[in-house]
Amino acid sequence: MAKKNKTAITPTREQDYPAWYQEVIKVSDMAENSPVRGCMVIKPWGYALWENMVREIDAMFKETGVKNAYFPLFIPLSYLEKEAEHVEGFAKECAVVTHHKLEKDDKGGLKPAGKLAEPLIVRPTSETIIGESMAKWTSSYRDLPILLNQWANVVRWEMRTRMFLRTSEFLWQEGHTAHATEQEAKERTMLMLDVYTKFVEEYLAMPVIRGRKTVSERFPGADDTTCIEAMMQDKRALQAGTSHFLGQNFAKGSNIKFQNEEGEEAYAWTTSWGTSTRMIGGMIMVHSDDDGLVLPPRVASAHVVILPIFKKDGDNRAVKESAQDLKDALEEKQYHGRNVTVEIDDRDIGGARGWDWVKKGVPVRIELGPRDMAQNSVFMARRDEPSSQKQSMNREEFIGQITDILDNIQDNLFNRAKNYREENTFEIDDKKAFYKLYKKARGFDNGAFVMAHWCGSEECEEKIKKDLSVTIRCIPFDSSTEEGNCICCNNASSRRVLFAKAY
RNA sequence: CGGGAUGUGGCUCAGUCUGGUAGAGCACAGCGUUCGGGACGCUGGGGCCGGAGGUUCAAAUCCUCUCAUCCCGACCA
Repeated sequence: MAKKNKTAITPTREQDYPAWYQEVIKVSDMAENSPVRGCMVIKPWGYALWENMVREIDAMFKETGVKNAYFPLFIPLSYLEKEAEHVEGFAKECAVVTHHKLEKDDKGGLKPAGKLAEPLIVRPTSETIIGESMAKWTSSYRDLPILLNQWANVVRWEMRTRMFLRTSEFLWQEGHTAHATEQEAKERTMLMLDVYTKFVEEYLAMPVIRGRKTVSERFPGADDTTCIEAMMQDKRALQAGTSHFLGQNFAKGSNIKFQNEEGEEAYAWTTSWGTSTRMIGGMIMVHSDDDGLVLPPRVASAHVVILPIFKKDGDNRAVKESAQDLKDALEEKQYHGRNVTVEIDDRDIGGARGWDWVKKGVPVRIELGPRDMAQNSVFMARRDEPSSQKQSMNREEFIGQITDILDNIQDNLFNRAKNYREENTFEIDDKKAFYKLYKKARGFDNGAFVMAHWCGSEECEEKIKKDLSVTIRCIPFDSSTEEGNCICCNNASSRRVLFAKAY
C-alpha cells in the first residue's frame, strides 16, 4: 500500500488557491492549455458539461421568443468605429487579419502575403455586425422586435489568461435584440438577466446577486449594464452573466431605423446580453474541493459512475452484466429534461479508479461487487459528502430514488454556497474597518462581500480601486434605499452597494 | 509594453557554476502478484537537452544572437 494523501489535490485551496484551480481542471480532465498562447483545449469531460449548459440555457432563451442565428467571425474594421465608446473599449484587445494568403519566404518558411484593402478584426463581440443586418431588416415597426442569439467563439487578446476564466478565445452566446420602444428594450434587458439568474442558480447551483454596474464598469457603448455576481470560495466576486440596455447608441451607429405607427422615422432601441465558458470557471471555484471537481447534477457530464468490483476467482461476467443492467435501469429515468447518464468504469487499476471519478466530480459513485449482488444492494458515495462516507442501499430503492438523490445533491450544493456567501457578506460603515478588511486580503482570503454606502462619485470609486483593488461589483436591485454616509468621502448616500475583489 | 525568471522523454524536474557516453520520479507498454480507501515486483519503449551561430580535440554545460513560455504590473466576459 502506498501512503495516502489527505487530499486528492495538492495544493489545497487554502495553500494556493490559483494553483488549486489549475490542478482541479487538470486532474478532472476537463481542459488543458494549448500550444496557442492564451487558448485552451476543452476535453470531452469539460465539453460535455458545456453542451449540457448550452442545451438548457438555449431552451430558456427560446421560451422568451429568441431565435438563433449566425453572423461572421470577421468584422470589417470600419464597423467597429461606428460607436465611439465601443471602439475605445475593445480596440486594445482585437486580433486583426491583414492578409489573405501565405507565400514561401527565402528561409523556406511562410510569410503573409496578399494584403487586404480593409483589415478584418476577429469579433470580440458582434454588436456592430449584427447591427448592420438589423438595419437592413428593419423598415417598419411591424419588423420589431428582432430577438436574436448566436452561439459563437470570440477573441479578446487579453494580457493574462486563465483557463475558463479568461482565455484569448472563448465560447459564448451573445443575444442581440432591437425594439420599437425604450420601455420594451429595458424590459428585455431585465428579462434576460432573469433567465441568467434562473440558469446560474438552478442549474449551476451558484447563488448570485443581481444588480446594475456603475458607469465606469459599464459595457462600452451601453446606457445601462446589469449583471449577476457570485462569490467564489476565496471570497472574490465573479460576474456570471451580463445584460445590457444599449439605448439608441448602436441603432444610431448602425442606422437601425424604422417607421413607427405614426409614420415617423425613429431609431430602434437595442439590447445585448451574454454568458460564456467563464461560467464553468465560476462553477469550479464555487463548488469544487480539495479532492477535485464537484459537478452540479443538473449539468454534470455524467450523473453516475458504476465501478464493478471484480474478484480474482469470482464470476466477473455476472458482475459485469449486473453493472450493465443497473446502467440500463438508471438511464431510463428522466432527470430535468434529459436521461440520467451513467458511466461504467471497469479498468483494472485498483483503488486509483475510484479517485479518478472523485476528481472528475461525478455526483454519484456506485461500487458493485459480488457482496452487493448477493444482498441485492449497491454501495453508494455522493460527491457532496466526504469520500469515505459510503453507504449500502437496496438496489431497487437506489434506482427508484436516483433523481431524488441528484436533486438533493443539487440543493445541497446551492445551499452550501449560499450559506458561505452569507457568512462572508457584511455591512460596513467605518472606513477604517473597510480598509483593514481588504488590506489583509490575499491568497485564499480576499476579505468579503461588503455592502457599504457610496456617494455615487467616480472619484470615490476610483480611489478605493486604487487603494485596495476593490471594486463596486454592482448596485444590487434588492437592496432597499437607506440613508447613510459614503464609505470613502463620508458624503450623504442613499443606498448600499456591493464591494469586492473581482476576477 | 515595463520588472523578474525559465526552456532537458508525455509531465515535474536534476545535471550547467567546475565542458568528457543523457539522468530521476511520475506517466506509458508487457508479464506476474494484487484489488470493497489512492497497489507492488520485474522487464521494456521513448529525449540529436527551444532555435541559429561561435569557442573547443570535445558543448545540455562557455560566448553571441534569436524564439517561446511563466510570474509580477497596466486591460478585461
